[in-house]
Amino acid sequence: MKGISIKDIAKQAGVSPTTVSFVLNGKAKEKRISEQVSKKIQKIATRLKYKPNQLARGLRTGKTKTIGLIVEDIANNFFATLAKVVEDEADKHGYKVLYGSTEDNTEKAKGLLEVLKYRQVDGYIITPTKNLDKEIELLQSAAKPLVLVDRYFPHVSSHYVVLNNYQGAYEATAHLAKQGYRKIAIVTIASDQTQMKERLDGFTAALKDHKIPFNKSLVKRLPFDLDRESFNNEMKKFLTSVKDLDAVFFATNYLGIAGIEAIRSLGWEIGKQIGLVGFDDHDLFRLHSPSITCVSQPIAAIGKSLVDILMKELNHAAGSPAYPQQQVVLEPELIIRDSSRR
Amino acid sequence: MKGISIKDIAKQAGVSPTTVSFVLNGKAKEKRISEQVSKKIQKIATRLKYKPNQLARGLRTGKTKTIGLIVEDIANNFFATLAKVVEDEADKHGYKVLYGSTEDNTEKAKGLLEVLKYRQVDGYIITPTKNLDKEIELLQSAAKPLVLVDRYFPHVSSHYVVLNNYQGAYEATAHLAKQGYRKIAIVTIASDQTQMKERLDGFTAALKDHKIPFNKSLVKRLPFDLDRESFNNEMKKFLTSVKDLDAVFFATNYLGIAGIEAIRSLGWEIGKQIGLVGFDDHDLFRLHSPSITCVSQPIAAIGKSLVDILMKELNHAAGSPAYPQQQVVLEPELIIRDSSRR
DNA sequence: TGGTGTAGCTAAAACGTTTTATCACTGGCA
DNA sequence: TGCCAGTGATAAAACGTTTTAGCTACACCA
Repeated sequence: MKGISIKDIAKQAGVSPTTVSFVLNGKAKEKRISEQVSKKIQKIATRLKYKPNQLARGLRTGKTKTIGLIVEDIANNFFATLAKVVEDEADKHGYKVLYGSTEDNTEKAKGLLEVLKYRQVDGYIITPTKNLDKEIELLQSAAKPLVLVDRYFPHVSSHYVVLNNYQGAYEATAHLAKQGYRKIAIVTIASDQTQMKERLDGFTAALKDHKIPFNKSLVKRLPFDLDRESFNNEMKKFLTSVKDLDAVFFATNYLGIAGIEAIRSLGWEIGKQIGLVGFDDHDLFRLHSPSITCVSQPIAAIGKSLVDILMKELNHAAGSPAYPQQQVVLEPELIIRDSSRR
Repeated sequence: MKGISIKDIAKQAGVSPTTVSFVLNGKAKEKRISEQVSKKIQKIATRLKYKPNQLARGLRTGKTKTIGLIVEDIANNFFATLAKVVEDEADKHGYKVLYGSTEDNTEKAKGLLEVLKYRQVDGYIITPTKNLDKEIELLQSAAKPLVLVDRYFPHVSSHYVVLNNYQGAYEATAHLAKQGYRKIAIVTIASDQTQMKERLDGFTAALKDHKIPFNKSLVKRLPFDLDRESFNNEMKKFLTSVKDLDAVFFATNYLGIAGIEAIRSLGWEIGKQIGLVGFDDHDLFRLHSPSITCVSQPIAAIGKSLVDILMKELNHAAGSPAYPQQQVVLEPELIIRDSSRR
């Protein structure tokens, strides 16, 4: 049950494997193979449905036509949708995707990078975890093409594609302020990574611009790895601890979902007693009663941009002048729904 | 920036690559390599952080330690969650996952199989599309380990892991009947594949057992590839066409979501005017108002079972007696919520 | 002395490509 | 005749492993 190899074709055509390789790689002209032989080889190849063994090719050329996609959690709607886009876009260029989830755990991320490395992926799309900067720099100094997504390291020069998180959080908060909410809290993840920092910054800036006093008690930072019940408990504890709280901004989709549950189990009426804005769109936000206002990311554009940059980097000849680091910041869209309308 | 190869170790240890290979593959004893040399090689290997080049190894052994995962749509919550489980389980055995989405399109599925094949994946987990039986049989006759998931081909003997779809649909429908609903419709996908057929059969059987008259007008079969708006329109057209309709069973998660939208845009009150049961659990179903009753699949168990079977098949020595085809049917859980309580 | 057994290691082939270097031939030209 | 250039192809090395077949040295035995 072996596959067809270049040798089989060579034998049938009565030529050497070299010639077959040249023809099949479109180097017939360049290598001065006659039209006649060329045609014959093509014909036999299609007849036998020849497909090059990617392992062998990869071993020889160092190119596997595979990219590694490292996300936070493939089961999360945002990352799953992103993975779909990346898969489709990569496919257009003949690349396949090996993926892995970090669970926001640096050790897991390192493990993933390791295994992707010795599987010789050609390039990486990475949602980095907290302390992954060293590894990223290592990859870079090894001239491995990579693009970061969702977050980046300010002190590391690299390609990245992220949301304008500051703007997203700012708009969300400003919107709440304009609706007349005065005591607005944020629930976020205890993380110093850019995406979270910017969301927090956008939040505080909007408060300031709308002359709403800010204090630490309005910020709740939860660890990433809580289970649903703990999220719920922590949320409830926090929400009831803030005096006169009238609106909350949840800085990630899963926090929003957990938050909705918590608020409801407190018996508070969303949109009436308490305003609410989430992050990332979700079927739940759209169809919840009341529907949930959210900051929506342009996932398709993010995915396209990621693959686009990676492909440019991959096709970038070794000698030519360096392809400048692309720092793409895409704009969010605030989708206003009932949870924040007064 | 080359990686460390077996030759580097050999040079440093002053032995041949062969010896290094033997030691690193745990064949030191068997191949009578002295304790001394063995230890030395081990030491150097860990010091240099040697990781075998999987391409070269794969080329030589024919094993890539990679499995191909073909799902219907990685962006769909059910498949994304499944992918996560598969990824985790495969990782435990040192396998990585190459994935692809079929969009329920046979041509796309064939394409995926093709590319996975010439990337030499060791085994496949496949959510088959309609006419994929020939390809499945081809893979089988090529002795490629594979497990089908979510659906199977009754006329093809293969491993598979599926839900007891009949039971799920039966329970859902029976539950509606017991709640006093009399005119119960089903919205399903126009597909003759097992999972849909069984859901439909379970539905009709439950009606029969509860002495509810069945007729064709209670069944709506929609094409898979509609966009949201078309789903919505088709749903509305159907729902309003059935006289005295008082409950609907949606046979997939996305149909359920679209159905909720449609019903709401008709202004009908879910749980009051119309009973509703969905398929697969989802944050939306849990948190919707009213909450949505659904048939929930044991995704973790499905994923574990898939990888388990595949690994057994992979580790199954060529000569030994055939590993019997595993046909795993897991039981659903009916999660009763407010959308179906009278 | 020669033969046999075995412990300990290695040379070389193989996997299927790509690519470099080279070869054989033809015709033109001096 | 001898030399050169161009044409059309190929042999062989290389990528990094695994694995088969065998080699060397020594001990033991008769």
